[in-house]
Amino acid sequence: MLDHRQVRENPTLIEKGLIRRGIKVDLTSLKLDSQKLNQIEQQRNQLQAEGNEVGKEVGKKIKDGINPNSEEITLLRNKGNEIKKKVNLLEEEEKELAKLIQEQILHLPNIPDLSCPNGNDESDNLQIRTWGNTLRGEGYKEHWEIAENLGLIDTDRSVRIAKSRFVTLFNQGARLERSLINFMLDIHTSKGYTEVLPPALVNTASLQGSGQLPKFSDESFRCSEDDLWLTPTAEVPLTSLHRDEIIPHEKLPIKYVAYSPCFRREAGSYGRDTRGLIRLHQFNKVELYWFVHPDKSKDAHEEITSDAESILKALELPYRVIQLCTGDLGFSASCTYDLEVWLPGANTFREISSSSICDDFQARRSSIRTKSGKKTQLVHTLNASGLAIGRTMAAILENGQQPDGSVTLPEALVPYFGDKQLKPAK
RNA sequence: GGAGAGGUGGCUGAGUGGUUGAAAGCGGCUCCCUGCUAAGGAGUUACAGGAGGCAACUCCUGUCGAGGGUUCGAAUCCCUCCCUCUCCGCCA
Repeated sequence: MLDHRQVRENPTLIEKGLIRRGIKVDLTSLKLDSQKLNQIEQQRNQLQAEGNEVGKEVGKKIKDGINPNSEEITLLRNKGNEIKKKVNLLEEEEKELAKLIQEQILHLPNIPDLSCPNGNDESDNLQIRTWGNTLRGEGYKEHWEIAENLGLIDTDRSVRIAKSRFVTLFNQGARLERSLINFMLDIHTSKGYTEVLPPALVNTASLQGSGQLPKFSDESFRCSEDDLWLTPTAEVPLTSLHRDEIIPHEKLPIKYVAYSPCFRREAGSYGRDTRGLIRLHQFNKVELYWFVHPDKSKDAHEEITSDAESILKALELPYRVIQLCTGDLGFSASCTYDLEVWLPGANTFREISSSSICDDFQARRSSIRTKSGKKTQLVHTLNASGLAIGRTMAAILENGQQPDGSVTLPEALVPYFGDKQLKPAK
């Protein structure tokens, strides 16, 4: 959420920032509303002060022995009543206006960072660096084919259980998924991350706090009976872990790593990535999340990104780092690096992690602050996948595939998986 | 699901209509004192919004789970909702 004071005092700055995202808004009316709200607030404040004086006076007089039914008291009571009427009217107006303003501000995305390259869509994204040798050539199979041949997944039966875009893992597939989760959690916790296993269902306030609501309600599954939602990413519960808190500055930075299942409706993606493990309604993910002092968030972004990269390196998976342009940036982010893993079967790079800095955008929505001395200020938040498990498995299958149909696993994973390769079940 | 209890400041916990944003204790911070010392004393210690100085401050308003109501005046009375705890039932 953007600062409504900034909307009031410097709307052009916001307008310019949003134009970089390709969003053209005129904040003039919002600014006027905000000023009006400010004015009403002041009027109401003044009236309330008067009313409080009357109340005190009555109390004092009655205490001093003046008859509560005397004319003197009655006059004061009438005065108080009049003030109250006025206050009520103002309050009504104020509430409506505040709601109107809030609704509009909640729909505005974060302002892109100055370092974020301008652009319209993903074709304008910048490649920052690459790592590893990208296997290229004929004859590489796509991961779903490898997985089906090895008996790791069964798509048809998953449709029977749920619907399309769900997957069921079997045997070595299920085991591989499990070992990847453990592997990633171990690496991150060894670097000082605190492991968290959050609820998979979250309330509306949590979703709004991290920026998924109100704008993207189509993207999440909802349990309407209970007003709860299935988490689209652990970023949501992790943000809300400290919602409405003031974190002492000496406790920052706070670094969390969480495994969670993630649920996304994938509305509007019909026909894309229909096979395999790339785009599912339910997938597993290990997520990194930082709360940092606002002065330190820039460095933190590089660090959290490299923490995510370290998994790819450990798994010997070639990848590249892309900086998203302004037009491709997510709602809450001001700057994002995507890590894209190489898939030789698909002959393409695929996003496997997204590493974003949100500045104080989520912190303001969630009211997460830090205090040093008398100064209270909003913290900055960062998140990065570390990594998406399903896509990691796809990358391992495609990069480790052998001519005989088996898959050689990365060495670092062997202690977790318990075997060096995947072979067809007999 | 049934029955009951309760939600007050960082914590414990008073407070049932009138300068109570809130006693007391603990904790935190600041200063002082000091051979009865793993002690003593004094002070201070919520958040938000707004006005002014536009900096260290001063003032106003709101906030005792949330929202509404009664009243000149509510933490205190009434209504609705949310949440927590205990017991029973069910259950991994």
